[in-house]
Formats: sequence, structure tokens, C-alpha cells
Amino acid sequence: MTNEQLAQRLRDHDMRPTKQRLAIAAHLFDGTDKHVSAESVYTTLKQAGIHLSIGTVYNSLRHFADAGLLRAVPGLGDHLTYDTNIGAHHHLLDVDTGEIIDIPALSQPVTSADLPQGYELEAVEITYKVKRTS
Amino acid sequence: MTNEQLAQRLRDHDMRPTKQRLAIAAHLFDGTDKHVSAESVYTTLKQAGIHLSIGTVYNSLRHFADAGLLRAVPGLGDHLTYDTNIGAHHHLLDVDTGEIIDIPALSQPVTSADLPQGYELEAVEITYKVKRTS
DNA sequence: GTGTTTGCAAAGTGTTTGCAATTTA
DNA sequence: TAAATTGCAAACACTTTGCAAACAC
Repeated sequence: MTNEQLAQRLRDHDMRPTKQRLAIAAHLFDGTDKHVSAESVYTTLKQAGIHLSIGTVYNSLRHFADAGLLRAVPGLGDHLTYDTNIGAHHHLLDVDTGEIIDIPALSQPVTSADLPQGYELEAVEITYKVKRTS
Repeated sequence: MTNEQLAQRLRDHDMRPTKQRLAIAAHLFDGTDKHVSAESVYTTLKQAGIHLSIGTVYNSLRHFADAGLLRAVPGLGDHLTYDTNIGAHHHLLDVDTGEIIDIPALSQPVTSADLPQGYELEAVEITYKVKRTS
């Protein structure tokens, strides 16, 4: 995705395409799905020679999520995780390693037989986020 | 549940039945399923005239959950929620009010039609907690 | 120019930890 | 009396906020 495409994507969501946001967006939307935290984005960019203040990273990710460009996924670790895959899918969390694996949204509940080989099911957390119909 | 029954329940899980833990347990296991936080337990007991240090409440709830007497459920608010219902069930979270409603574990994925009347589905979070088979 | 965003540091929230005093077995 | 637990305050990790300077439209 070109810089101009990223900028347009931000404008489409009523966000000004600042240098900082473009740097974050370039990392997030590089074509591969990612699970990130503010800290991981900050570190990744720093290693690429791009310095942003950590506060800006926190604020930007929150805005991206509010704008619908990211999906916030709590409960995958000690921090708020953002998922660049905003389509319908769910998460496998390795409770020992913290590793997160995407799985497609199935029409049947997952059983141990549906897991990637070498994994066993420990627990399932399902939260349906609802609103009162107005 | 009598005090002695509560004490036995704690002993069965290798926890010494201290006055503080018994007070917490009496509140938690009063026959109705509950979603609590350290703060809510602390406040409830205080209002009942029972003072415990907030640190003790945090530690006790953590121990209860480690022992399998409670289920820790992240992502239901800004804090860690503990559920006294440790059976298979899932949660409806009203994103506007923060209200949490238990729903049974179904053999089919939930659709809007399965929700209590007056609610619409906003999003679904499913996390399968897995372990590597050893 | 006007309103938005940034950087930085400070404040805030929820939770854990260290340690002496107390309690349980 | 040995080991576990408490209370309290301090420490902690993560995240948000306040405000002046910089930037986008």
C-alpha cells in the first residue's frame, strides 16, 4: 500500500494523515494480519529508526480502533491487544506461551478436534457484546 | 452454606480457612451466581460491617480462582471480573451499561435470535484457551 | 488562521509485592 | 513452633491526560 493510499484510508475515517499515523499505519497494514500492542508498535518503529512518543502510539491505536481500522481485543495478555484483522474470526490463546493464533469463525462450536495439531483445549471464553435495541 | 461447610470447602482446596477468606466465601457462595471484582467484594463486605484490607481481597480472589473456586473473566470491564459460576456458560456484555448476563453454553453459535428480547448483537469475542499437548 | 495532533511528563487506575505482625495447623 | 496469611504502604504495569508547540487543512 502506497503512502498516498494509507493517507486516503485515514482521511476516509476522518483522521488527519500525520507523519506519525502514517508510520504506524504503514506498519499495521503491510499486508499481513497482526496482533499488536502499543508497546510492540513503539518498539518495532523504533527499531526501524522511527521515533514516536509512546503516548502518541497509545492515542493513535485507540483512534484507529475507534475509527474501525483496528479491532481491540482484551484478555489476550496483560495489555490491550489490537488486531489488524477486523473480519469475523476468533482467537486461540496459548496459555503457556501467550501466542495468539487466528481461527476462522465457524458455524459449529470448536472442539478439540478443530484445533491445530498438538494443542488441547483448556477453556473457552465467549463474550457476546450486545446493545439494547432503541 | 454453614461456616463449617465453607471452611471445609477451602480446606479441600488447600486453603486455610481464615476469618477473612470465610467472610469473602460467605459472600461469594451464598447460593446465587455472581460477577464480582476485588473492589465490589471489598465494598460489599465493608457495607456489611466487615473490614478487610483491599490487598487481602485481591489476593484472596486470586487464590480462589487459582484453586478453581472462581473463574477469572477478563474483558468484561476495566477490571478483572470473577465469576462464581464455574460451569460451562458464556457472557452477554451490554456495551452501553456494562451489565453482564450469563447465557448457557449452546451447541450452536448464538445469533441475534438467541438473545434476550430487546438486545441486538454488536460483536462477539471468542477466545479458546489452549495448551500444547505434552 | 483554526482546529487537530504531537511530545513529554505527570497523573490515574487496577493490581501485585515486601515485610513485620498475626494466625492457623 | 513452623508455615501460611494478613494489613498496609509502596511499587508496578499499563494507559490516559494536560498543555504548549507543531502541524494539517
